[in-house]
Amino acid sequence: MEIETKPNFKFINSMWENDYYSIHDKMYIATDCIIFGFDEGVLKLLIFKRKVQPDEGKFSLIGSFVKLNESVSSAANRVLEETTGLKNVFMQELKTYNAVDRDLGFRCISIGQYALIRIEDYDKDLVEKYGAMWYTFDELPDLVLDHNLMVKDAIARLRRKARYQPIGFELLPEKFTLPQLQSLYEAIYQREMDSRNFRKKVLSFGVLIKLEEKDKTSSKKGAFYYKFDNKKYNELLSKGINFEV
Amino acid sequence: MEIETKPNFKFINSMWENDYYSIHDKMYIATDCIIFGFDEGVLKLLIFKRKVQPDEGKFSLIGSFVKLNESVSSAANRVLEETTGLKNVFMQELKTYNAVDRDLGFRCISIGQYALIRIEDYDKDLVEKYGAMWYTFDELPDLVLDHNLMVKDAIARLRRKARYQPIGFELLPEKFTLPQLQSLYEAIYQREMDSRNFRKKVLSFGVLIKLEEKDKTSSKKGAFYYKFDNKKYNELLSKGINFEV
DNA sequence: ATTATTAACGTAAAAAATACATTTATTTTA
DNA sequence: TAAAATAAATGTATTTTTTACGTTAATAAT
Repeated sequence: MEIETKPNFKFINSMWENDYYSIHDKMYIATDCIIFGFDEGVLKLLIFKRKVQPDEGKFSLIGSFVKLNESVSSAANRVLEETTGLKNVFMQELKTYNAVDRDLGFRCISIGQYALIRIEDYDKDLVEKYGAMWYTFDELPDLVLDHNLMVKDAIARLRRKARYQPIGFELLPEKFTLPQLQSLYEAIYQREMDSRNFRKKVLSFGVLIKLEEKDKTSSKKGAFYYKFDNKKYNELLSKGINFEV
Repeated sequence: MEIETKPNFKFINSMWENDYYSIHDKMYIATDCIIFGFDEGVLKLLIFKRKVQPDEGKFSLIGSFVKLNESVSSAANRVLEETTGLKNVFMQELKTYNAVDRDLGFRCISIGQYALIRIEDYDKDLVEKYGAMWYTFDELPDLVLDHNLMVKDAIARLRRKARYQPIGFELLPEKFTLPQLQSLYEAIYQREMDSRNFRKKVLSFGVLIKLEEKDKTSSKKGAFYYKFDNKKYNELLSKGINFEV
């Protein structure tokens, strides 16, 4: 380990393990996760408060260095599991953050990845242990380094992506209702939608399966549950069909 | 330099200079350029024939290791200038290629970037000196490593991107005619378009400035030149307007 | 049985996309 | 110098998609 050659970066000692092979005295490769969650009609972001120097007490995205023997997405999935208990989360590469001076004194390229979490699923204990928490998207505190920019880029990507891929389903439980789906899209796009037009559109894709069961938690009448027909979706995708909502 | 620690990769000696700081015995960061050009109605790709082992004689994208003191896009621009003589080419990050075993025996993450070149502009001598050449997109030879995948990803991105950003203008000369612009889009989308509808649409964005001058190289009547109104475009972009053609 | 609450649904109007054929400017050739 | 050849420029009618908008239905709570 070349840690000794960088006395002003002792802080990362605590984060390092001997098998973080990407840590050397030249260039560092990391990944940061922009983790969105959707809960009670609002879009949230998973961030944590740094417990070590520098920037102790400041808020940060959850990230990790990339090990020599893992892919970038493995690294992100690893840290995500450590933080939330969730495995195999849907995750997409956002872009690299590679400005020469983006980190404090050493060269580090970070590959941003955004993830969409079903908030109900995550392991509360693990999240608390790690010091991570869900923040309402509109009320985010300031983040370290270029993490604010990452969040800005990620929400822009999410909005665009949601227009041609049914990405939003990843944010909802396996079974979801149309009102839930609509409120998710409203949260992503930050605007209200007409329920009749929304239903018409979303059902017209033919990738939703209506279930017998109803969700009665939010109304007396109850709303039918739907689930996503992955097989049908992949068929349509391969034919080049657009899923713009 | 840690080259000696990797005796089986002496081949890269010839490509290395002392200031390629990203070359160490742990993880390597590179960038590869997927360079599209448009010429005489066909989409082309700039590739070169490797002159060194391994894979000598095979075709490859143009790429470089990323230096410690340069951004990824600087690295790509540097190698692009070395190869084509062009500076400040419009370039966009595609995605990272980071599979653990993607390179031959050592760990190398490559950041794919795609560029759009006005073929008329490039320095023919430089391109020839370097061994690079333009290949018609539909007739590409097999490329080394995962470069075929990069090309596949890049054309898909180009097609999608062209739908909501006037990216295509980057592929044309400063002054271009509407028939040229249409034929460019036809090449990107691989389908014919109706000229009346195309003109209607493209002019409706209000980002094209009609010039007095005509291009008479392809017809007796001649076609008016247009140029792209960058200022107007940026205004509209900030208002969130879509440029789908 | 009444009230309260949210889910489910259809149609008419406006806007956008598509399909389609003729005239125009200019050069070349007879 | 008139005729022919060539690609550029243009408008309208039809279809499709998007938008706007109000009423009835199912159930739980009172």
